[in-house]
Amino acid sequence: QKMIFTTLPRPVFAPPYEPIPGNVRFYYDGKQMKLSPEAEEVATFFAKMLDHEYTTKDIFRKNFFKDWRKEMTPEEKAKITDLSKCNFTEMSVYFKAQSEARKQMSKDEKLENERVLQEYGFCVMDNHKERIANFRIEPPGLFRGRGDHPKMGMLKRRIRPEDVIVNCSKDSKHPKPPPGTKWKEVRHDNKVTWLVSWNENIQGSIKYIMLNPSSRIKGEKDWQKYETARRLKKCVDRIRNQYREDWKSKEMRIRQRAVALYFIDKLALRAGNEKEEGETADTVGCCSLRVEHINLYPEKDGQEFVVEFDFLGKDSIRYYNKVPVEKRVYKNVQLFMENKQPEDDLFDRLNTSILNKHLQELMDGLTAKVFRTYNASITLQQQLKELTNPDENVPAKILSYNRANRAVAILCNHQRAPPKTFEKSMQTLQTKIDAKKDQLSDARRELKSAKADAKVRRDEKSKRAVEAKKKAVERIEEQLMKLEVQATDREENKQIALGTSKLNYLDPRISVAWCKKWEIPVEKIYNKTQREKFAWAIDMADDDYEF
DNA sequence: CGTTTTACTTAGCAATAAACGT
DNA sequence: ACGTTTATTGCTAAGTAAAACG
Repeated sequence: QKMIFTTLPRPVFAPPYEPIPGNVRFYYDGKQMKLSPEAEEVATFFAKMLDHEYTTKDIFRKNFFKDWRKEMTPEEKAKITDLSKCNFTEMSVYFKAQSEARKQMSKDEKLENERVLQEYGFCVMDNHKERIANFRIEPPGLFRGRGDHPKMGMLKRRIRPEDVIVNCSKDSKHPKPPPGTKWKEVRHDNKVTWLVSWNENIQGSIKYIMLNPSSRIKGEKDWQKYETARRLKKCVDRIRNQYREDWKSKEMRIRQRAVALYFIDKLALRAGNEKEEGETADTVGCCSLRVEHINLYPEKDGQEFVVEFDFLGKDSIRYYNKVPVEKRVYKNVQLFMENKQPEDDLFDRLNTSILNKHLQELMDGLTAKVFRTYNASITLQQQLKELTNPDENVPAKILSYNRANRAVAILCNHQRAPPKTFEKSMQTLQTKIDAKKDQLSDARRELKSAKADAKVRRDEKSKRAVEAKKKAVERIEEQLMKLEVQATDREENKQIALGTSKLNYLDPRISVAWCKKWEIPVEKIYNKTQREKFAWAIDMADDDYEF
């Protein structure tokens, strides 16, 4: 079905551990101590993170210490019994110096990186040379879970060739394992797209090496995704009418299904699969919402029937929203919450599997996540129509584009931590704007006097001078406008990440068509990587493309 | 059929590269 | 040319959903 012929390079393994020099010491309880290489390596993982907040967290320290002790010799184990008595600062200083040094002599390293990329970064699939996304096998280190993860700090083990499964066609010559080693398995499964896999020891999940988003196989999949969303567009009215009817159903499971679907559609919530308790951070999506995540207000801030959501979603990003809903939805949620404890499931008769089976019956290929894609893309299209002003210049139009993009990011709750340097960078930008304003008033004054001069002299030379000054004023006005637009854009973007929606939710043909329609170079919207990923769309869409 | 496993997409942050101002 | 700021790329965790299993 998928792979026909593949020439696959060997995955790049993490470099072997290099012991630190003897003058970089570790202290336990104030006394210097030479660690065995195994224990030392794990210690360096911790030392490298010393500046990070992780190392102050109890769970992180506890998990790290437990796993570290496993790597110690019996003597070390007997001696090192308290993490707070460990002093890693010399190691930490050493690694900081190392990375500083690496920055300096990066000329050769850049060349070396390029060589590694050329040798290991590409494979041939279906006679096309394709870029591999992650051709380096993940190095050992300490697990950094997001949010309140019970496993943070655990030791992520080193992956050896014996852990690795290689997948390629039978007739292709598979890559040789490094000398003196063996692969775990060489597989020929052309029903899947991964090239290499291994088992990870923290969650027990499988990790894969796959192709870059620019590859044919990923591009086609991406295109299909948006085609499914466009098919939803054609029947979404029918589906909405259907779930509104189902709010009145006699059956609880149908009412729950209908209300959940309404939230997924209206608020672009994720499906919310069940998760194993205690294995991951406690986060939820729509189907896994609990009573404690919801508050109901018959009336709030002048609106009736308000549902307040407050929960941690994917990556432990908080979702907080107050939404006025139809009375019928409100009454249903009230019903679902009756006689329940805060930690009980809101939708106790529903899960993602039940919901998706229902959706499959409503439309071929329909699942909960299609609503997110559909609503994101249709919102972009609408917003672009609304916000683009034909009379404005290119930077202003791009601001409008970013605003449309931002509306989607807000809908999808794509947040980011405000950049550490945000306030400062806003300030420098403001300084620039002020300087530009001064420059502009100077230029205007000069223009005025040039005009006066020309009026008196009435010669060609002074006329040309007026023209030149006029040009200068216009140029500065444009520069000022650009800066002001930039400031607005940045301010509005403080806590919002545009990248995720741009890359994963917005049909790129909408953006390409918009660029063509308003004669905006597509490079203003998509950088090089993005243009490679969306090559199919840039190729395909005309200025009149409708999602 | 419920549970587990597998395969793939989506996600934010960190590291690195490029652009910018001096 | 250099140091600083901003944009891009890399990394890998954390989701969704379907297949496989018992």
